[in-house]
Amino acid sequence: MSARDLRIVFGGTPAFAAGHLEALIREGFKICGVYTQPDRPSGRGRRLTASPVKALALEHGLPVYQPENFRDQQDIDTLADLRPDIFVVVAYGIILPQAVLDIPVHGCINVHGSLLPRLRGAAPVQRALLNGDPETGVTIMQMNRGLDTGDILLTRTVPIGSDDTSEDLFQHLLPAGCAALLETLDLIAAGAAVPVPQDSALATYAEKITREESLLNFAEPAELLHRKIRGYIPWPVASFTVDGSQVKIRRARVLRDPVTAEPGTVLKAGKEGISVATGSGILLLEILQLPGKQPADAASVLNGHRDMFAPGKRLS
RNA sequence: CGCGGGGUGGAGCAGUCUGGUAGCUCGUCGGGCUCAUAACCCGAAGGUCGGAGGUUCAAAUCCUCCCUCCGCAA
Repeated sequence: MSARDLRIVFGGTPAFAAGHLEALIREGFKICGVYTQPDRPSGRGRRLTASPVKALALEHGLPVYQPENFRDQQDIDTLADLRPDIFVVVAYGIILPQAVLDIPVHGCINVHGSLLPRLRGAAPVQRALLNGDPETGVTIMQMNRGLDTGDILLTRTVPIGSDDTSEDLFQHLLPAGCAALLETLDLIAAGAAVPVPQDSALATYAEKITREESLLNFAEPAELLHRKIRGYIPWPVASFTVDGSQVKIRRARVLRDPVTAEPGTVLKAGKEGISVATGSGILLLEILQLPGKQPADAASVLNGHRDMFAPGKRLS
């Protein structure tokens, strides 16, 4: 049997998931149904908004299903009626009970953004970057009842660039995830997939990102602050406070110069950036965003707010 | 009808409350100083103040509607 003959049901919600669905469509796979989270009020004005996966599915005329969860037998029956050979799940955000895992002939497989068993959980991509890992990757696994505990079918390693933001990393992970997914589907169709159990002793967890952790503490080392600035893009974006304004940092650089000034002290403010003392090393702020404004480079910000970043000023 | 902050020469801002022919920090162009410069000095160009109505002798400034950008919240 060819992988193209598999009856595939896809489940996913954000852009990363939509990227995988797009690859399946482009490669000519048979998608007989798409599951995604229900439309939620979002954006200014709280308008009901469709997920990227739903938008893509509708573009291609694929049937969309948006149950709140799979607790109702009716929703389980609906899935069963699609007679899926396999359920491909990517960042769906809804827990699948055993009754659902049992429906597809080949079960449910998941594309996870880390090298399992490391970084199981909600935010593997951002956590890998925040941890300072030199590399991460994607894992295709056979889903079971646990949280990202299924047997590993395939992995792909992806390096983390020293200037990568989480946004960049997602972009690098996407093609790797798509390639691994396609390859896995071929293996499954050929009956050649080899499930390898995870070593739970090596498991770590990637907790959900919160807004609170994005508030910077300059007493931390510049290296860590730099990782946070990169890791929290595109959301929630690292920030600090000056003169009662919350300022977001979109790009910065670490200077190796030694510091003696109190953490958070502005050392110098020029065209190249605003240098700030940290617990260890200097952080050069290059692109900032003031409340209500677009992101702007340090030179521009200083043109209109020189006193806000005058040397000696304390940021928190 | 979720909450809030913006749109002023190329950039970032002030001026709006207390209407009266537009200012600051940069950038650009020309000239000067200098071994030299991203530094400094002198000079210049560049704006129908997001748009449309209205009030007024007079509107960036007051009133109404619209467009658009951003943050929170989800």
